[in-house]
Amino acid sequence: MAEAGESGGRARLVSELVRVQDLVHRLELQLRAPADAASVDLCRQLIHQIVALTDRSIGMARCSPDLAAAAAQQQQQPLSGAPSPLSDAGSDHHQPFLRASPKKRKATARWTNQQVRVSAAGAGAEGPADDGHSWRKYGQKDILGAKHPRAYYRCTHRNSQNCPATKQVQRTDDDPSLFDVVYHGDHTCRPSAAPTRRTPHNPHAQAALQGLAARLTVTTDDAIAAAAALPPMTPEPDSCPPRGASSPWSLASPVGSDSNGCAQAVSPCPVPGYAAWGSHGDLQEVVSACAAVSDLQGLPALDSEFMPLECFAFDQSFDMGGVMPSLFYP
DNA sequence: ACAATTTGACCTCC
DNA sequence: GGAGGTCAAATTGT
Repeated sequence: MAEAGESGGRARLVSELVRVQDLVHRLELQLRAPADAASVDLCRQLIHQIVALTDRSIGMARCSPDLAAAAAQQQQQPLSGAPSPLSDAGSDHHQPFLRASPKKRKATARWTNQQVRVSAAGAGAEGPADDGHSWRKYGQKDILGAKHPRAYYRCTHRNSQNCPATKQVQRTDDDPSLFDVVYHGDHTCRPSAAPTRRTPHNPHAQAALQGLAARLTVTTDDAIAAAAALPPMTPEPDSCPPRGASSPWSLASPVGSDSNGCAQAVSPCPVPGYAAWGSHGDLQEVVSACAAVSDLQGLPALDSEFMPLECFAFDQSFDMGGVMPSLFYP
């Protein structure tokens, strides 16, 4: 049923890109707020994180050997055949309600389908922003060593459409405004109602941010291509597109839903387009867009004052297995 | 009335 | 036995 097997590397890549998108969302919200010193600082921090995460994502896309392997496997086998630490739980997770005995735990806590870290900005303090799917909370647990409980959600359409998707949401210890969200399973549902979207008050800022978001869109159809070329997106009200179609996430929905409609081929490394980022092409646009919005909002120009692109460069000898950002300052 | 959330209990794995 | 995941009755919200 499920056709979206996730390799660990690919999941990490998508996770990173989703985080980038979420940071953009937070930046959007900051830019819509009255400008003060604190918000400017926060914007700077967000941009810094965006750059770092983008770099890391590109590095992952460029080098991760299991991405290429996963791509090849996904062409040939269903999820249950995908070798990964999650595979044992993965197959089980896709039929969570067909088990013989009730209250049976499906697997240990080792699996991870897609983990993203999202902010609560714009969604209140109770949880991260709408991710385009409807969820029903079915449990909450205090987790050992964690300051905040973990909430368990399943797709609202689980019963009606046998949708096996679930997610876990937990507020991070270090930053209560951030949530770690772990998605399990694929959405097989087709929600009829579109989630509500917020609209920026400033149309110019909206346009600029949409342009920025477009370059940060993550689609699980081709995560590598997204990382390399960051194709434009068209916000789609229908949050659960047909399989095989890309699933662009709107600016107001920074949380990537999951591996819904996931992917087929990924490009082999090295990724075309990486050089363009390394040459400041798209990165320049990201920062320029931020600066443009800053101007519209009366904020200082961020690119020149805070982080001139000349200060950044992509480490061409990026360590593939590394998880640390590879930004360096020549 | 129906749907969503809360919460304690139960279950499995380590 | 503890920790984490899920169930389901009770409660709350619309």
